[in-house]
Amino acid sequence: MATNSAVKAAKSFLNTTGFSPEPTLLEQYVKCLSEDGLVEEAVDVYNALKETGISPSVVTSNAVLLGCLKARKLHLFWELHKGMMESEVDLERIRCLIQALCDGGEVSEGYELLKQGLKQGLDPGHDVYAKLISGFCKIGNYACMSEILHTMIAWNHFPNLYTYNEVIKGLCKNKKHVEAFCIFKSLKEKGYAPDRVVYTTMIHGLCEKGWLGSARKLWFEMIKKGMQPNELTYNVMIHGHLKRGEFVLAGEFYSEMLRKGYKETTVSCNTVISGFCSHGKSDEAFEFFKKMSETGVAPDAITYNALIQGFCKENKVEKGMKVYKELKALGLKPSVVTYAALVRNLKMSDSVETSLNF
DNA sequence: ATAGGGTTAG
Repeated sequence: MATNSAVKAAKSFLNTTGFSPEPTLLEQYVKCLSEDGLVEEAVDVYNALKETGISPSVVTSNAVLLGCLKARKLHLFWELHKGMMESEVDLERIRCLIQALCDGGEVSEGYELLKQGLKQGLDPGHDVYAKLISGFCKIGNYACMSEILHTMIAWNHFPNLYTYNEVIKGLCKNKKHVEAFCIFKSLKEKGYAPDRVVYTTMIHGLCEKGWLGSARKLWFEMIKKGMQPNELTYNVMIHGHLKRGEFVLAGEFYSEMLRKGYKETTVSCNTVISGFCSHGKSDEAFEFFKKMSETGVAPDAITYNALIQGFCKENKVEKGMKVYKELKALGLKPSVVTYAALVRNLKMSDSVETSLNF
């Protein structure tokens, strides 16, 4: 591969001398330009080549396509590809096309192409499968995600931890906690070593489901393996316990977090405040909220929305309105749910005259 | 592609 400076030298040489090299050399040049990220110029030379009646090799065409992908120029990619329709589709072309489809959000089309290629024995390799899997994770298509996971293993490509983390996260998001936990457990049997991120993802999933016992088991397991929970792991655990009304345990995790040197953040405070509010403890939430200003942790829209909703749920309209005014004064916005809760509360109370003052 | 994990609400 040419260095960038070599490409520049070649470019200026061609421009200043008007020298027209052999087509094969020009193809080489196109390849270098593409690999160096000079995609627009690569495309120009590529098109110039075609205009002189020469059809560039598959290798050259693929190199330009890959260049467009790496430079995230999808328009250029598809425009070029239109002009390549008659040329042969090889493995590299399939790899490029699937990646372009994934980047453009057309994961299902990418998957179709994968299946077509595999029928002909064209296996695009680990990274392409991984890209399809994360694409399907993003759109919440559990079935396809799982299919591809099995396919890639069948083709002897073993997903890395990153991919497994996405799979576990995707499964949890799609309420497939049992499957997610199975995959997590099978990881260890297969010889993978889940790291702190994967542990945190799984603990989060278990907490969401309310399976605190399993969550705690993993918590101690990761510590035993020498991994220290960080502020994210702590927050996941605190949130999980608060959600289930386990205030004492949540408090223990919270103070341990501080003892370990993790500072309180807006997020950790929001977790506590929303935890109190969802269990009819809005006054305790408010006490906690007041302490935030003392410790210098800035509240945000989430803090205020949680508090207002908490007060509304307990029909404490006056308190809710007070917090609402504070939110407005800070230039923050109430969420639709918060606003609806306030309106409902105001209608129920006698203070119908109290304006929400938009 | 040596990347990736958390908080409101329903």
